[in-house]
Amino acid sequence: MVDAISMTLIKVNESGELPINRIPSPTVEPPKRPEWGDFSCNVAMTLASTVKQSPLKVAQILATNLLKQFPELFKQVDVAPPGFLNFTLHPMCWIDVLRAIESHDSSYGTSQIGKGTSIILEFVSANPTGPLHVGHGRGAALGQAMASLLTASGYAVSREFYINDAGRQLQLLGRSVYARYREILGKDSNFPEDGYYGDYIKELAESFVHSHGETLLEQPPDEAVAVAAHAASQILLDRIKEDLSLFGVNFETWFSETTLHSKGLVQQTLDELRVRDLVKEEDGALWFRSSEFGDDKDRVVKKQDGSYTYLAADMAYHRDKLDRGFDTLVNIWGADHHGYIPRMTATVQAFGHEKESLRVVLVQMVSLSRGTQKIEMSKRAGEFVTLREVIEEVGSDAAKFFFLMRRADTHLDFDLELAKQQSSDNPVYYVQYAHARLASVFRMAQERHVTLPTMEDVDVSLLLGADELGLIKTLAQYPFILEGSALALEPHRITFYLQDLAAQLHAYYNKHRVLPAAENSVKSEDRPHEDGVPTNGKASNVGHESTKTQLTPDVTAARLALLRQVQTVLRNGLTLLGISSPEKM
RNA sequence: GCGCCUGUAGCUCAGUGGAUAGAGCACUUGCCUCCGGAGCAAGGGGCCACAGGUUCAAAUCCUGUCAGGCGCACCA
Repeated sequence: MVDAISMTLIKVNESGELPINRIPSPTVEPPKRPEWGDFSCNVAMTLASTVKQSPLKVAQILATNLLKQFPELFKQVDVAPPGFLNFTLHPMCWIDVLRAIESHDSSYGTSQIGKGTSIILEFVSANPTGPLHVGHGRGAALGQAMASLLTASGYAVSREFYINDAGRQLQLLGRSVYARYREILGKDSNFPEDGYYGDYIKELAESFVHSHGETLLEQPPDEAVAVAAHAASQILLDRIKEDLSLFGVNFETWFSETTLHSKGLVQQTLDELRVRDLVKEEDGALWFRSSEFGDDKDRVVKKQDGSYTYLAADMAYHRDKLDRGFDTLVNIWGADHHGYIPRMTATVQAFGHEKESLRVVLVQMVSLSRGTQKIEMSKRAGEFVTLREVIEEVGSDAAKFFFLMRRADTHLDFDLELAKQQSSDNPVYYVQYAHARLASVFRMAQERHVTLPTMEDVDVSLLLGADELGLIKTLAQYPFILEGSALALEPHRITFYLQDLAAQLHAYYNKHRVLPAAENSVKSEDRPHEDGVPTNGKASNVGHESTKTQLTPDVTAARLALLRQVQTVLRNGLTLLGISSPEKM
């Protein structure tokens, strides 16, 4: 297609019809309206000024040449103002799409645009100081979908969870649990002002009473806090792992911040920066010269008291990821961390990598509601809805779909009522229903002793109607949707596509019969089954082809073959998002 | 004060240089003797926040203004 245009451009240049100094690489895309054709191209408009002719004229010259040169490909090449070239392919060309889906099956849509580039995808990375909440769920669903998407597009993806198991938050966890522990044992607690208030802290404290009795009271408070912190974070991390696995989200590696310190990697990182002359001493602290790479100001990495900042550890972590040989680091972060991006970008550059080797996807807040009722959340008071609660209420499939329905960087309103509803109002059910409905048709076909045909068995000329071709063209888009969303790191495009495809399928199915009626229900019938309900007078389509087709066994077979490919694409898309494709609902 | 994100139908949002700006919900009206009605069809509804600029072409890119959200630690 693109080649055909390029070749034609070269030809008209050589023949002198259009003197083009530089041959542009044309872009081709599906036009906004189907009646304009199958593809459109804007190259004539971009050329108009260089060849000093009107875009319409340029388009006209190209159109006649293209049609002359590639009669087997193009049925029609039109010119539309202000200078679009609109191509209509021979309908038979589209049948190949169905054959491709059938032969590639579950791998239809995959590509090699990633060329094996290795990516480490870090996401969730919640502190092991409490249960995962809905916000983490969004990050988890997004990360998992992105990993599948990138893998399907030819990247080598590794998923990693960074465990913040060193530092102040963990200490605070220990102090909170220890305070509750003392409370249970009737001692004065002095619960930390900014501590964790959730009920789970009390449960953890109770379990310590069971396991340790009063022994922690005998230890110096600092030690007791450390013991509590360590044990509590282990338990909480295990719960995080359980929740994620319940949600169908997995990681290749769980990277512990503590190991950075114990292996001395933080100091090594600072030493290397010193060699590169990218740190400075000032006011008794050590600063990273991040402003040399576009950050607003330099950042402290080692405090006056000699301890490292969180940034220092994070720099060591990112250096480690680069040292492990990954080409690209992708981080999924909560949007409240956006101020951190320049620092991390500077870090990557400080170690000699392109700034593009770090890509950060920001995820905005999720606000929950039931119908019009907003659910208030306050993390500080320990009042928040956990991921587990959401999964238990609406199910993993619905939760994932809702998390993936919006662009990551916009706020998400998650209506629990809607997610539970089993109706077309609920987009998850709508898409899954399309899959289940097809499964049911195939079951019914077999009950009626109609064997499921493959493309080879079928008279493909019966699939050239406008509705069939429309469906096929949507199926043909799928690989491009995957490619686009992989490059942009935007899985939400797939949820939109699936809703489109499902809608088109439902419409088709409603309008066209596939299976003949069951034998016992035809008894008094002598009129043949007709297809295409002439809904009202307006359905008078543009003429030529009749809306009514006799439902012969051949037609049934052809339509079944088409629907099987639709089902495959629905399933592939859902699978990619980590959502199940039910046979029955 | 500085920075980042967002501003599109009544609501929730797609659409990042192309032609007449789309979908779902809500609202109105129709469609099952029949393969899953958990569905379909039709209708109304828009100064794409505002103002300039770049371009053959702007919701989309640039500048400014306004509004909302979030950041701006020798916290993590």
